[in-house]
Amino acid sequence: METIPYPVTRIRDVASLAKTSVSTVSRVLNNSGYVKAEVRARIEAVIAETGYVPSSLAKDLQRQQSSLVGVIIPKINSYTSGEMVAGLSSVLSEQRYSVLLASTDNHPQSELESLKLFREKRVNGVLLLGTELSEAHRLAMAQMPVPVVVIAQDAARHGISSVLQDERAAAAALTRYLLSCGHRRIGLLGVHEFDIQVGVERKQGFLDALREAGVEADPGLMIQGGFDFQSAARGVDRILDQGRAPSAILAVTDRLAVGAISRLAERGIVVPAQMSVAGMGDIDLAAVFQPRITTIRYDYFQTGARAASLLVDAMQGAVAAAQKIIMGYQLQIRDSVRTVGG
Amino acid sequence: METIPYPVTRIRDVASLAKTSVSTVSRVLNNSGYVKAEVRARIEAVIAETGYVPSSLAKDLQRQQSSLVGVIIPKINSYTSGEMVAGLSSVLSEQRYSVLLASTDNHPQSELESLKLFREKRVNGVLLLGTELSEAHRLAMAQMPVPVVVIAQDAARHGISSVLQDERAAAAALTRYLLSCGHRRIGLLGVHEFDIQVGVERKQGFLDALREAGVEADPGLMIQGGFDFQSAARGVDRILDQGRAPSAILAVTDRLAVGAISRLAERGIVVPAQMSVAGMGDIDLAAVFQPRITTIRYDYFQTGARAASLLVDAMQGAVAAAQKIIMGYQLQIRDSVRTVGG
DNA sequence: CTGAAAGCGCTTACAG
DNA sequence: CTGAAAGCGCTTACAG
Repeated sequence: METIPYPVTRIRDVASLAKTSVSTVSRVLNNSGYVKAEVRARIEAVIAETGYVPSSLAKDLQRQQSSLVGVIIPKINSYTSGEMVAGLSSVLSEQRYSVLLASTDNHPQSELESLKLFREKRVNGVLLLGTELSEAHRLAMAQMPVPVVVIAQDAARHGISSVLQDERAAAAALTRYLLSCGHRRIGLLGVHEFDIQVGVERKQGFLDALREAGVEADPGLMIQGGFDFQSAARGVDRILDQGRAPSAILAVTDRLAVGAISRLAERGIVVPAQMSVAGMGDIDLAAVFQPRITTIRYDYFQTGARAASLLVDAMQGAVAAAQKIIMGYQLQIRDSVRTVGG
Repeated sequence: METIPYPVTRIRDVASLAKTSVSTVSRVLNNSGYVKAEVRARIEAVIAETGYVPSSLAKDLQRQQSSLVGVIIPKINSYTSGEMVAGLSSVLSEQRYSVLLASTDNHPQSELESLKLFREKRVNGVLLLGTELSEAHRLAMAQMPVPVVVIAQDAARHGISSVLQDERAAAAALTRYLLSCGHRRIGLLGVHEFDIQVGVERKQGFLDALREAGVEADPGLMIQGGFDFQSAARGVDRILDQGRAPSAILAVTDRLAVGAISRLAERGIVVPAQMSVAGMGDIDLAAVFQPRITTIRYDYFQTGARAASLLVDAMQGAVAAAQKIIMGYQLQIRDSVRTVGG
């Protein structure tokens, strides 16, 4: 054993210390081809002593394989994003892919830049958590030379695999439940329609169920706003101040439901005694908020995981055509909705 | 203009289509050196037409610079992690670094593997969101040939830059507030002590304030458990069932506070009328939960951002020695704590 | 202002 | 079983 003169950062250094060739070191590194036990031992000893770690920069260039997956998240600091990232990350890391994360803070422009960056980094696939899917998005995705899977929005008609919730059916199911509790005049606390899934689909489901039951929807009771507590408060005010109050409000997210209940409390209206409120999403505090919120449960972790699996299959060439996976949902009946007299 | 025979993926293809050399194309790509306007225009036209995107695999190998930052997060689907990742990601992307995310799902072993992976990927720096820092962690960090910054735990004495909350002072401030409201018998809903910051420091702060006020701590009132709602419920039961009940409980996280209030409600105890409960962290629902939770506010987004800035400075060689940044905190007085008769 | 050539650190036929 | 050599797609002195 001799002392190491310089930091050993190249396979060539290992080779010369082990008195062998670069090719042979490469073979033991990758466990490929035959290497005499004695030589292998010598090489392994050198690696252990020197702490040599091969450069995957060079390896990836040679193999034309980055083992990277680009993941675009509009807002990483939200409950649903967190769950999805946890889910997709667990399957990706198990499949030996690394996650290149682009948190775009709701800037569509920055999403497009990330796509560009991903191409430069030669990622093997892309996962895009979608909010709005503009024409520019579609173009950029079409130009990606690697598989793309969109989460939470439907891009299947553009030939891109998608995994999403059955928002419309879920909202309809929740509305039916409200109707079954005797509510006939129901407010909708919704969001802007450029979010197709939450803004459009959930509203459609709401309307489906009303129509089905022969209940006429009152436009004055249907609000569109943002996702924050402020929007919820404003929405509640508008619903309350428009004349005849509803007996129930369907908020399209749990956050909005919480904001609504809060605002109602400030105005002296107790939920559910004086008004019922339902949410959607089943964020973890929904079960523990007072009153516990009746809501729709989605499995966001699994949503992320399924999307990642789909992508892995595509990256490994297993599937050709675009797929569309619809995740299930679950009605969680809790305390924020009560039955009223027919 | 001729039609392009094959997908143009190499700088060489661009060069030949533009009737020039690889070196010149490289110059316009990197805006370095002189290029005649005419030639530049020709090259840019070819790039635009072909949609050529240079490979940063090759570029990084040549430049010995990955522009990658490895980020290790034990649990990405949590409020604090989400905020921190959003914060660090915003400064990193602004500085043109990409984030390689390793979500380790609370497996210390997987953190070590990620560190190994980061070395292979030749990241330029590492951000580690710490929970427990084992001996193996320290060794692995010491072996990293690039700067490392630890978030939320103190690794400064190991020569590693850290940015963390002033947990002890914050817990003491909150406890002082409880004392100032007339509470003398106070329960502590804590967590296990291998989490130094939350388990040990917050508890120490609690004890500091009691000692300061000449109030004796009752060991039967001090619980150690996990971070989940179940632990909170169990903790409340143990506190209640040990004999003389406290008039207030300090929960070391807001989640635990929420869990505690919930459990108290189930046992017919109303907060704050019959018992006060304080939390720490000021998660977004703390302000909207009923009752609104009195708590300590930390700025996790900024915590992540500061850590990233520190790392950027280190990666650019601006600083030599390890730094330690202590973030501030803020007492948020709300409704879950009330004043009781001396 | 431009191009030929070396080199970044690996992998992989290929010849021996 | 092993090693010399070419090549992955770039950048960067260097010579012209």
